[in-house]
Formats: sequence, C-alpha cells, structure tokens
Amino acid sequence: MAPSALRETVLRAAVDYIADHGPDGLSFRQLATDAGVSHQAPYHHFVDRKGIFRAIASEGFTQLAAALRDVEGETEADRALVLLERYVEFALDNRGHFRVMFRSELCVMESDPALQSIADEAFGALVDHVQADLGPQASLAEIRVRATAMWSLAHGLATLLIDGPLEVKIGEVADRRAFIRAVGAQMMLGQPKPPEN
Amino acid sequence: MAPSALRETVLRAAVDYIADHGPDGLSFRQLATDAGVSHQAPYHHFVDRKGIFRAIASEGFTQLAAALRDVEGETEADRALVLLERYVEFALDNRGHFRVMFRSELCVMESDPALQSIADEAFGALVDHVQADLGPQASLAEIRVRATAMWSLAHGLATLLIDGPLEVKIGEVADRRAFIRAVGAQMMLGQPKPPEN
DNA sequence: GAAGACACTTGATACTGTCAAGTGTCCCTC
DNA sequence: GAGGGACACTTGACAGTATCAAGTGTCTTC
Repeated sequence: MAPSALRETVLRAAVDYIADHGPDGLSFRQLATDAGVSHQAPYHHFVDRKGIFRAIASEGFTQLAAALRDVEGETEADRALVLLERYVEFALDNRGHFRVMFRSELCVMESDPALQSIADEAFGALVDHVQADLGPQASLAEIRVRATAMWSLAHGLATLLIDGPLEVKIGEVADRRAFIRAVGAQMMLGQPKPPEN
Repeated sequence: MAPSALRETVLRAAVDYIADHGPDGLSFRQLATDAGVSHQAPYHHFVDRKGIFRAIASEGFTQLAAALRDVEGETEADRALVLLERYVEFALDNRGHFRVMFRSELCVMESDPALQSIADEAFGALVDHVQADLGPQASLAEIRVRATAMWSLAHGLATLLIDGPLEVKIGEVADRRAFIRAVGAQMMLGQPKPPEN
C-alpha cells in the first residue's frame, strides 16, 4: 500500500517483461539485479513470487473497472459497442496486466477477497450496463446470460488478439478499431456490418 | 512422430498436470522421476521444455479441428450453436491442451509451420461454416468479421470458464450446457433466450 | 560380426525461488 | 541523547530447475 520507489520500479519492470515475454520466464532475481538491488529486496515488497502477480492483477482490474465506467452512447447498441471497444483496447494497451489478470494459477482469486472485490467491480460495470438496458422487468437469468455473452465476446477477441493466432490472421486489416467495432456489430446487432477496407 | 511408451507417458502426465495446475510449474525433472527414468530421458523425446508444449498444442489443435468438423443442424443458427458448444466443451474437457494452445510464449506458431498449419485447419472449419452459411456472394471482409466474432465468443466463454472468474459466478447455473447454448443464442440470434432454471 | 542409430544414463553448470539470519538507518519515546 | 524498534534492505545457504556434454547399453541392418 505504502508507495515505495523500489516497489514501483520492480512492478513496472515486471509488467513490461510480461507484456513482451509472458509471465512464465519472469525472474525475481533478474528484476532485482536490473533494479540494482540484492536478490531479496523485491521479496520484501511482494511476499513471494505470487505476490507480484497479485499486485499486477489488482492494478489491472482497477484500471479495467475505470475504463468500463461512464460509457455513453445514443442507443443501447452504441453503448455496448463502446464497452467492447474499451475492453479490447484496455487489453491491447495493457498486455502485461491483462495476461496476469485472467490466469487462475497466477492469482488465486478465492484466497484473496480484496482482489476478488476489485475484479467484481469491473464485472459489475458490465452487469450495470446490461441491467439498465434490459430494464427493470428483466430476470436475473436474462441479465446473467447477456452479460456473460458480452463479456465472452470482448474477452475472446482480446485474448485472441494478444495471445492467439488472430493478430497474424487479421494483420492485413487496415483499421483495427473499425474491425473491432465490426465484430461487435456482427454480434450485438445480429447483422453483418463489415469494415470498409 | 514415432510412438514411444515413455514419450506417451510423459505427454499424458504433462497434460494432466497442466489441466490441474497450469503450465508454469511444470517440471521436466519431476515428470522424469514420476515415469521412473533419468532426468534427461524426456529431453530425448522433446528437444527442450518448449518441445513438450509444442507437442501438446499440436495434439490439441488436431482434436479441436476434428471436433469442429461435420457440424449438422437444421438452420444456420443451429449449426452455429453446435459449433459454439463443441468449442467450449472441447476446452472444458481438455483443459491441459487448451491452456497451452493459445499461449504464444509457450508455443510460438510463427517458428513452427507444421503447428501453424494444424491450427489453421481448426480455424478453417469455422471459416468453412461461415462461408457456407453466408453464401457465395459474401465478401472476404464479411466472412472474416463473422468468423472472428464467432471464434471470439466461443473462445472468450471457454477461457473465462477455465481460467477466469466466470466459473464461480455462474456456479449456481444448474445446466451448464443449457447456459452455454443460451449465451450463444443471445449473440447469434440477437435475442435473449435464457435457460429454464 | 561390425556399424550405427536409438533410448536412454550420469555428471556438471548456471540459474531459480525461498528460508534464515544479519546490517544499517530512520523515528519515536523516555 | 540514549534506547528501542520498525523498516528497507543485504548476505549466505539450500533445494530444485533447465540445459549442455559426454557416456552406456541395446537393437537393427548390412
């Protein structure tokens, strides 16, 4: 909680590393030597190896929740599209965080109520949107299904772009933003709306 | 390629381990001692640590491609739903494989043309379906957008169920299969169709 | 029966996370 | 201003890891 220069340095370096190489090869010791401190110094700020992943996930969910707030748009579909776009762009701009956030082996949500509540807040932003759009007469099951569908679409697109073979396949797409919106429109509006290029 | 008892034993053990604990802590040495051989024996079959991940991904994409073939259904929407269902069920039934297949740090597609072509075959099954349903007058852009949307929805749902916080959230859902179909119907048909429970 | 490929074993090295104990340095209290 | 402790580290040691490099047996083939 208390800000510390070393903690911040190490955290930044770790996020950068994960964004480039993934979390697997991340070395605590290397982070330490890069920061010019002894191999145990980072350990003091993040109890163990999992601690730094917990910190990264926490930071990520906080930022994601913020990114999904205050969505504006004329129609429900517009707002849903903005939500999708924000989600995917967050993932692309914060690969280091995103790669950690949804990896249950790295950050075990169940054992960390604080992290869980932050993650819930991000999901809550989505549920709120769905609830507002479906109206008060919507059943819980309806809301749950729609929220899951939207989340799945956004999450799938994001992960396929980051870790999957999709980036290569749609590499030729000139305007990525337009492509993301087209994919969203395809599903949210139930009718094709391909990009112009 | 040539079948080997040890290779098979180690591969099975690795897949099982990854399904339970994820790929990060997978120890080649532990696999070796578990199989009752020296620490270098598995290394002989999978050139290095990445080799076993490559093998797992290859196996996984082959099985996924097979699972997505020969989809039948009355309407286009039916077939799309079956496709979604098969994708998600493959992921849930083969967590060990699925966790590896879409992790670019573990198996680098670009450097392995063989693996890439197997993965392309799986994606091809999806594209074929979209192409057949949209008809011959469909543009490449249209096909690409629709295929990406379907893939994203399926992939997002699968990964959120496996590695994400979704399993906990929809834990109360009585019939998981019905829930998956409802999520698909929500998107594919553009209208809500919540499960009965 | 020699040659060589194959499936391993054995040994060593450098790296890793983590435990345990030390060192200095600040701040607060008596 | 002396003492005590919390804090931010350092130092040293240990077990476990992937990987390199060389060995050993066994089986097949010519």
